[in-house]
Amino acid sequence: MKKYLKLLKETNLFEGIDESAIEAMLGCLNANKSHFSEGEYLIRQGERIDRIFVLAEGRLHVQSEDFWGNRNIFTSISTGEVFGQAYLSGEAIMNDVVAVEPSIVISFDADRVLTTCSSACRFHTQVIRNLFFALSKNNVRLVTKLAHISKRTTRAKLMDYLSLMAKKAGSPSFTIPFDRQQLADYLSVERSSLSAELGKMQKEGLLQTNRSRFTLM
Amino acid sequence: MKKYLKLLKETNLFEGIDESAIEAMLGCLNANKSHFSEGEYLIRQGERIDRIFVLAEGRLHVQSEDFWGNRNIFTSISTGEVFGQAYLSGEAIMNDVVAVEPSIVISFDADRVLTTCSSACRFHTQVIRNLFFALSKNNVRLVTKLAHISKRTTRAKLMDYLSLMAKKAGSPSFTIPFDRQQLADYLSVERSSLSAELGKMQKEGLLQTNRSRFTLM
DNA sequence: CTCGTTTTGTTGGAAAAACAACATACTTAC
DNA sequence: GTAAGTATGTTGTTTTTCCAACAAAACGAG
Repeated sequence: MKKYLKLLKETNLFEGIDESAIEAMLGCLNANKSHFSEGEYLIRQGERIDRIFVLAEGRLHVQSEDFWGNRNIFTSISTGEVFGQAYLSGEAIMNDVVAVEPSIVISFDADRVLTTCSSACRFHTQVIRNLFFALSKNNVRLVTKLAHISKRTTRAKLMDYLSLMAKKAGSPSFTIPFDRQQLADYLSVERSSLSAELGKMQKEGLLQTNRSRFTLM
Repeated sequence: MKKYLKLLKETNLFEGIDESAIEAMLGCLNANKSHFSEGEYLIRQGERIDRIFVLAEGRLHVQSEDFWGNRNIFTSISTGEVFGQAYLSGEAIMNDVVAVEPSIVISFDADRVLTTCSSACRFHTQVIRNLFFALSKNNVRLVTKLAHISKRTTRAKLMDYLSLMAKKAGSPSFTIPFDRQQLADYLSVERSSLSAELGKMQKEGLLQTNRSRFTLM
């Protein structure tokens, strides 16, 4: 576990806390490390969770699939992000979490994280604060996605999403964490319509794209 | 403020804390009460907030309106719910919050709430915990809405939404917190299409509706 | 390199939603 | 009760998406 101190220090959960303090907390928080290979499921719809997870390496998708195989991708989680904290209110999780790259996940006992213990963990309060902000960010992200998919046309959704990605990247050129099918599932549109619309937009000179790489003009 | 102790005790933020303890905390948390009349805005897009709000009475809508007047209703907040906690990560709020009924709102200094103080507030930890769960619920609610509006057809969205409302009400008859236009703005569809679809569904015997009252069959 | 597989692009017809315009029902103030 | 204003329902047309099927390009294993 020591090996991962550096990674943990970079995560949102332990921001502002130095390695030695993290190490001291690991036991108290009942830390646990797991590896997942591409395509493997970390969490399945309907499960109840009592742990908080940090992605130390890799990439995950939070998604759900209905009876007919229609996939809905809620969000893509990248290294350093916290997840699972949104499902601690006792309700069953309604999504699957699946690794889309080989991933390393470190988890903690949620109760222990949320309860400030007597003495040992000086920085525990900071962890709770960080967790709170992570959850808050999560919320903002969901609202952002809601804004995207409540746009009426495929083009409007794309515009909204791509502008945001460009803004985030700080450059008109950027790479998205989705392939075409995944992007369609994220924006809740048909893959073929998405491809068609992207084709039109390229012809109109609005953007250029090759696979997951985009450049807005 | 004393007058509102009973109301506060019923809110999610102070769940499990008795009135005397709440009263003791009010000063520490820099509590503040405001009244809003129907149609009045509590918070406007772009503002930054450093307080946490509890709706003691009334009903609010969290919504945003674009340049052309297209309204998008994110959620409806009812008595006892906490709001504002999703925007403490420093980012500007991207919605308006507007009273749709005469409302009473009690607010607290966010920093004070999030920082356990020395001694006076024995139940402070519980408040933080409650806040966390409120935020977590908020998150679940957003994911639920995402699930609704990522359905492709107006009918599917309606089915999804109405089934949930029935389940929540524990009865096939229930009242929704929206009129037709608001429901359309919530589900991201056209009002006329919504009305038309509801008409069809009634003819097919799937449900009955009068204004905001619905009965599923 | 070659073959099989996966991803992406393209197209035309079917289905659905958006839009506009108007009819009807309900509410409110006077 | 009436008039004005608001909310809801209805209909026909236009626009967009969905769907299915196939073509082209990229990728991976041997």
